[in-house]
Amino acid sequence: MDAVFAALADPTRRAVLQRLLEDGPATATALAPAFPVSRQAVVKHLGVLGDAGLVTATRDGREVRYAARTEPMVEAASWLARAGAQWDARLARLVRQLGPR
Amino acid sequence: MDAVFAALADPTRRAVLQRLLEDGPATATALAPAFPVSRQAVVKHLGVLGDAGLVTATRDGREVRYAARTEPMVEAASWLARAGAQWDARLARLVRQLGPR
DNA sequence: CACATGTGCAACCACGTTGTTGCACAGTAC
DNA sequence: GTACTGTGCAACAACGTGGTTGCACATGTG
Repeated sequence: MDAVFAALADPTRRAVLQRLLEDGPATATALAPAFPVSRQAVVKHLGVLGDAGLVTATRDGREVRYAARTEPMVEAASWLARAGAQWDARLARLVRQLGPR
Repeated sequence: MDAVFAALADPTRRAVLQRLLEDGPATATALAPAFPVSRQAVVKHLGVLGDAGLVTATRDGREVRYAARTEPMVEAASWLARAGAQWDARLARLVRQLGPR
C-alpha cells in the first residue's frame, strides 16, 4: 500500500503508467523520448512502479516489455473508499461496488 | 494530486488520517501518544496532510483542532478509476459512480 | 566477424523527507 | 503574578529520491 501510493505520488510516474494503460505495453527505451527525462530515469520509475505491482516486466529477446496492472489501483481505491465511507456518500457507494473485502 | 498521493504514501500519516476519520477532530498533542513518534513528528505529518487538503486546522483558544476532509480522497479515487477504467471492470464501474468529471 | 542497438550497473549530486531535540512563546488556571 | 500546558520554530542527522552521466554487456543484423 505504501509502495502503491508512493509510486503514484510522482507525476512522471503517473504519466508513464497512463501511457502504458492507454497505449499498451512498451519498452523503457521506447517510452523515454515521450518524457523529459533520460532513459535511465524512466527505467528507475518503472522499477518503482514494478515494486508497487503497478507494472510487470517481461523479457522478449533483448527487449524488456513493461505492462500496466490494475490490481493495486483497485486496492488503493478500495482503501480510500473504506477509510472515508463513514463521512462521504460517494466513497460509501464505492465500498458497495468494490465490496468490503 | 501529487500532494494527495504523497501524503497517503506514509503509513503513519494514513494511520493519523484514519484516526481523525474514525474518532473525529483532535489536536496534535492528543494524537501523538497513540503513535510511536514525537508530537513534533505528528505536527509535521498533519502539515503534510494539510497541504494535500486532507485535513483542516482550526484554532480554538490555545489549541489547534485538526479534522479530516474527504474531498481529496474522492479525487484520488476518481483518478485511479479513470486511469484504469479501460482495463478493469471494477474501476469502470467506479467511474460511472463518481462521474467522468 | 563486425557493428549497431537495447539493457544493466554504478557512481555521483542535489534535494526533500522523516525523525529527533531544545527552547521560546502563548494561553489558561490558581 | 506564577506556574502549567499546548504550540511553534529552528537546527540537525540520516536516509531516500529523482535525476544525471559513463561504460560494460548482451543480443540481433549486415
